[in-house]
Amino acid sequence: MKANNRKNMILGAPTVAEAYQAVVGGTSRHKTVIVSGNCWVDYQGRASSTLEPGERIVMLKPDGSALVHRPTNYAPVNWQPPGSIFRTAIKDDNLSIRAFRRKENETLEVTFDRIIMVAVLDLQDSGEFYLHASEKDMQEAILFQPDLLEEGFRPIKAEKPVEPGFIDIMGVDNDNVLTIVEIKRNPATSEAVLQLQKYMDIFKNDSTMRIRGILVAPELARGAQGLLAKLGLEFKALSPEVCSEVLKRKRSKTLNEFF
Amino acid sequence: MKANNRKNMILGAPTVAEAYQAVVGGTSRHKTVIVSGNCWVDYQGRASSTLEPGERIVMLKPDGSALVHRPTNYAPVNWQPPGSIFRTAIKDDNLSIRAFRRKENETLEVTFDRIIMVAVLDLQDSGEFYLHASEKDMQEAILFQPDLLEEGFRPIKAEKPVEPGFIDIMGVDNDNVLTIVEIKRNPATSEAVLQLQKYMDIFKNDSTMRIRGILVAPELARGAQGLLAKLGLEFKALSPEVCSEVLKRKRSKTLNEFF
DNA sequence: TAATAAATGTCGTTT
DNA sequence: AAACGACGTTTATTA
Repeated sequence: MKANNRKNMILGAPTVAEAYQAVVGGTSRHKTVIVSGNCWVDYQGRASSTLEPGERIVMLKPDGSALVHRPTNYAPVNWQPPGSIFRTAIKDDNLSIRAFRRKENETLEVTFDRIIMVAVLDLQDSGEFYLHASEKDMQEAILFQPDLLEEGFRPIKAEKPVEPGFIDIMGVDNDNVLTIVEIKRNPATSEAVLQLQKYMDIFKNDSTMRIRGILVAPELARGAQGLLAKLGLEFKALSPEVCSEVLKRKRSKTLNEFF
Repeated sequence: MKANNRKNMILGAPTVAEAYQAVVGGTSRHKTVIVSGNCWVDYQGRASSTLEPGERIVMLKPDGSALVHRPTNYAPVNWQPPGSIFRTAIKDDNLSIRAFRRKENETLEVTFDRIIMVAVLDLQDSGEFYLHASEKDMQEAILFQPDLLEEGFRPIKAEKPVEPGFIDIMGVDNDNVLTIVEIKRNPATSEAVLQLQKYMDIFKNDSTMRIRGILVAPELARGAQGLLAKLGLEFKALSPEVCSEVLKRKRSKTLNEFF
């Protein structure tokens, strides 16, 4: 069974030879190739793995990424990030597809002994992707409406570059005490607490003045509470959703000011 | 174009109505469904996103996971983890597929106005997956051949349960000094150093005897070196690959002993 | 190139 | 159900 138009080709239950032709033709012309069938998988690289025979879906993309999907789970069981080189061959009457990354010296090999389907697709995709309510959005929301953090807070600098990275927001509280703000869009772990502490250390080494550190996140992970308390830091609950709402208002306000 | 055997169905360039039938039939019978075509995507949940029209591949799995893949990148542009409920409908002559997770209140909606291909696959996959040279393997290797850590080291206990977790290996060195070993299969970060320190604290609180803490990993992340030194801990470089080799020997030795 | 932080992280395991 | 840690994390960003 075969469907050929200018762009796409779909084969149902092809022979190994037919599948080989389609896969080689597809990958060499930088198309997206889907192969489904009975296969086994070997991976050698940062770790190594073997996957015993079973029916799966393999996706080969024009940018050199490869995915092996089982019929369960969001995550692929094996994969290769973009930049891989594909080598397709017939070995012992089986279809072998290898994806190799030279720099990392990583190899993924999938071998099919029975093929359910091959699709070679010439996908045209230039649509924009927009993700809302990110950590940056939370920062923008606090800068726009500082009392989201606390009454009387005044931001001084955002994204301040310091030795180990960037301070999300630096400002002063109602009593003019220097305040360091670290923002997380997910429940804050002890790792986040340590990150804030690193920024605190910079100023503690420099002077003896009082300084506050506030961790902003939708919630504080239980394991992080002890560390936060021990280090004398503070926590302010703030959800990305609330920030998203504030930003909506900001944008409409900006529009109103414009007219 | 249509291919029907008992298990699988593949449609090339179907109408919206044909695709609708295939997708509903496939998801309701817990098969794996692949749909490719021109579509746009909306996501609302922990964050929210929109993806403008373009040609992509959508995969719906029997366990309720959903993936939207563009022709680039390893990661899907939109997705839903396992446990989603699929609702397929024809809306304004377009094919709408929604994946909804009740608990997280997350919705993913993909709308197709042109369909390149639909595949409904009944995949049988019970093959075992083995990941080798894991952290556990490294532990096993050190237990089998303790001088991988250092000459004269003698393990006493592995996986010792303590307050915050498990001590990978506890033992004594050549001078009978208690030694705590923390193993990482990846370059050890400051987080790993802190984890080891937590275990050290348990014994330091209990007594005043000398005690050593050794972090075992293929390498030590630059940012972790300072912390390690400051806390008086030690580092021993050991790669998973070497451990893998040792385990191979162990297994062949075990076989030899058996015969 | 290396390091650092973010992610709709996902996934397993344990409490 | 919540939380904790690992992951072949991947990805973007910045020094």
